[in-house]
Amino acid sequence: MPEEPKTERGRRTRERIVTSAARLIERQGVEATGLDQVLAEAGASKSQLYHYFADKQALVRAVIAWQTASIVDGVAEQLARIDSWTGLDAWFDTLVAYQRSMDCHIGCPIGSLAAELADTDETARQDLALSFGTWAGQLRTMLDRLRERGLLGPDTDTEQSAYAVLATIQGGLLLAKTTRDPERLRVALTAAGGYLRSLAPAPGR
Amino acid sequence: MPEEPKTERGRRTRERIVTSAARLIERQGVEATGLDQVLAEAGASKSQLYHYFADKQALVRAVIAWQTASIVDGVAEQLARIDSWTGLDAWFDTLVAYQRSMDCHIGCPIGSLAAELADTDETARQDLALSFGTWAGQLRTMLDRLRERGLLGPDTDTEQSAYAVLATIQGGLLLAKTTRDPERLRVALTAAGGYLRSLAPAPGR
DNA sequence: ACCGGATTGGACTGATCGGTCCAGTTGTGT
DNA sequence: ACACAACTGGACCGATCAGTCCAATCCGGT
Repeated sequence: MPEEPKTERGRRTRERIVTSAARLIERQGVEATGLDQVLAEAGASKSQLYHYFADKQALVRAVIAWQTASIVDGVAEQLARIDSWTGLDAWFDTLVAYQRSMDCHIGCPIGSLAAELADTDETARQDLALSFGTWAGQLRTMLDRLRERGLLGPDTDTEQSAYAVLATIQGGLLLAKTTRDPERLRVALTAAGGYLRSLAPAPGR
Repeated sequence: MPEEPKTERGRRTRERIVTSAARLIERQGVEATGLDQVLAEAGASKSQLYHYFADKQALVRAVIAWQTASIVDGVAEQLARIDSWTGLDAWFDTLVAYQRSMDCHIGCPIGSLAAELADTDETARQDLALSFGTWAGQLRTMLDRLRERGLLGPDTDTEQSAYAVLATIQGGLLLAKTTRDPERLRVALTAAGGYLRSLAPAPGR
């Protein structure tokens, strides 16, 4: 029953619904966001929604995919340029600056979705696990680059380090969002940077 | 209008409602948990709920207080015993083991509540910020002890380090819950431990 | 026994939820 | 111009939500 748009017009309608839902959900959460509210924001009607999505869960999955694409793509671009400690620190700074500019609202949309859905929507959980996986993968390729340049020890497990950094980012975002203090994120990221530097090659400096 | 129990019987009823709500909320989230569901689980009636709580938000605040007390108290007991790296590692191990025993469900109730409520319920956000604050404070006193014993450099900012460790714990729990893999938490905690060790006193060992 | 406040049961309400349905419009290929 | 599929508007439905209300019950003090 759920079909995907076959016209340019339909494609735009579908996208309007998804982006509206994404914007509302990242501010209110999935459960607190009503479909009528989404449709009002998107300027669409019930029949349009159910023309493209089987039910609310399908819309949520589309939102997850949209957020994953927009975030992971944006991060990938910045990670690709990092090949030094100062480059890494600069990226961390942009993350902190962005949160400060948002007054520490929202944090990471994927993290928020994961916290809300992991225990209640199994398919959403799998999607989100995949999102984290690709994000960690991109961090890993960046760490591999640092290792090649001799900034990390040759026996460094970049896969594990990538997940450790990702965890610290997510936790820092959560603390910043809860305390409304971007400093909490900055401290967490500084620690992540310090940890990575402690993996430098020679034990004797 | 909202009154607190003046009888032993009332006190037990109130507590039954709070604990039932806490158990349901940590599994489903606040928005997805209906009051009728809470009352069914607690074996209580509507009038009993509204006899002790002004509205749902008041109940949620009570749940936050209850979770804060039970978690922070439990953690404090274990943190008080840590005075070495092996002690710290042992605590980390118990965290990982507990998550594994729960099949990585729930994670940290306070973290989940924070993720859901920080942007929608201002008073709840402040309560949760306070919870994180006291938790971080306990971590800080433990780090102070390590610093006194000479395991951390004398110029270590234990306050900041405490928040960094807390962030890593929260992020690790989120990743573990999302991927259903306790290894994600273990990796994060190992990194946190590595970071702290990198703050050891003398640069030349 | 009895009084008064504390406590309890559960029917009820209006609003809102996700989801269904169908008649109408739009756009495109011929 | 015609046909047909794609798309759209919005009334409507049953379920469920938080919250209200009142009569009944419990129980310690006297």
